[in-house]
Amino acid sequence: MEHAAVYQRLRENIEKTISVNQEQMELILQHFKPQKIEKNSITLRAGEYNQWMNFVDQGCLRIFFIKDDGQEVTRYLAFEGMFATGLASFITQEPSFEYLQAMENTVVLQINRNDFYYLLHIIPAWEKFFRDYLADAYINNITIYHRETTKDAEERYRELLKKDPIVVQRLPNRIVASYLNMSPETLSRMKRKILDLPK
Amino acid sequence: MEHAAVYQRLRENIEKTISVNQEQMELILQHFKPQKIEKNSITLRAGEYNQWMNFVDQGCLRIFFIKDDGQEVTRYLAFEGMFATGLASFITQEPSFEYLQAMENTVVLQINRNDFYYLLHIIPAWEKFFRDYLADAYINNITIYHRETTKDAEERYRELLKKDPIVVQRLPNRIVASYLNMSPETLSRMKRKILDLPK
DNA sequence: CGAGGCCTTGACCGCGGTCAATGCCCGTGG
DNA sequence: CCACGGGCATTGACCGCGGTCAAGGCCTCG
Repeated sequence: MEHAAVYQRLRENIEKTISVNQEQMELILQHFKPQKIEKNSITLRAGEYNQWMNFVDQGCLRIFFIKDDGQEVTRYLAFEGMFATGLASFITQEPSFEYLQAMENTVVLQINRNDFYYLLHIIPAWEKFFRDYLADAYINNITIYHRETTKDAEERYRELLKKDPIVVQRLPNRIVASYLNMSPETLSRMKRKILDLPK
Repeated sequence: MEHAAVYQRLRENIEKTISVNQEQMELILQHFKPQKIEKNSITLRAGEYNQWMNFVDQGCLRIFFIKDDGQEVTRYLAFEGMFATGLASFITQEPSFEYLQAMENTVVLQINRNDFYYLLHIIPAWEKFFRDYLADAYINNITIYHRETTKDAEERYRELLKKDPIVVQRLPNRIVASYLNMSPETLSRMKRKILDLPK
């Protein structure tokens, strides 16, 4: 089961970060279960207690929250080979303020929170794995915060085109806009501006 | 040395998060050295490689970054009993984009990055300590991000008054403003507005 | 072929930033 | 003890980025 092709990507991801022997790897992998998530369906809603960590094998997940006026803000996009979860609720076990949605027909490997924390106790390297995961999540977050507060709409779009073109290629404009924290209208104007002055 | 009064607060902070025996506690504490930081002096600048984790025993440290136009944005304020460091650079060992400055005459306990990571190897509980620290830092960050993108200037100030009045009490307005990510003029207007309509 | 969703474009507007003037507080030196 | 100066807070006038609203066009899919 854990030798199936669907585990290959996850195995590589783990080996990239920590060293574990064959036995430990099997122990880790056997707690991850494959799961299909249909395009547009939502697997975590604000107010729910998040119990799952997801690893994207195929497809794309997005994490977003909703403002009082109903507007969505996309905080994270996970493509093949990336983890995704409503991390704050996963850690604190308080109700989530974030949503998790599949942007395409998606295949994930899911591990339950209890199993995840159980692994922390019995596999020391897994503690390091989580530590590195948290460190990445922190840095990702502060980078976004830094960008939001220092760059204007045009600069944020240019930066995305350069550093993360896959986002623009695979997702509709309205999602890209919410990821850049601007309205679809503004994104549309930025695109036009950049085509006119390719810089 | 490690029994000195200056270590008491740090000892309590550690014991709140993890269980360690006497020996391990001594081992941890002996890597923290007391240090005075004069009011307004800066101990970490953008571009430098951050080598230190600080624990505030007395006083106040702030972490901020500087926008292209020269404006400061305060990202974190650490009072007595809190840790503070330019965490991104501490983790990645790339040049910091953040500054660290004492807002008052401050006494900290400093641990060198190498010693900190050494402790991770030899004291398993220290790995959990760091994991919890990262988790808190992450949650703090995402909370700020969420607030910045969902609340307007007035709401942010009201929330600070309710949840963190110490910031308003101990720090000058221009710092409070930069912490709330607004100009001093706007903060001044919000204060007036709230005094007129105490809500 | 019709309907609905999305993107684009234009007109308008409001929050909050910028700039400048004024006042206040406080430390320092004559 | 008072005069002066510098830093900070406040206030008013102005403005610009980006959001809102509405209309129009295009694509897809049933």
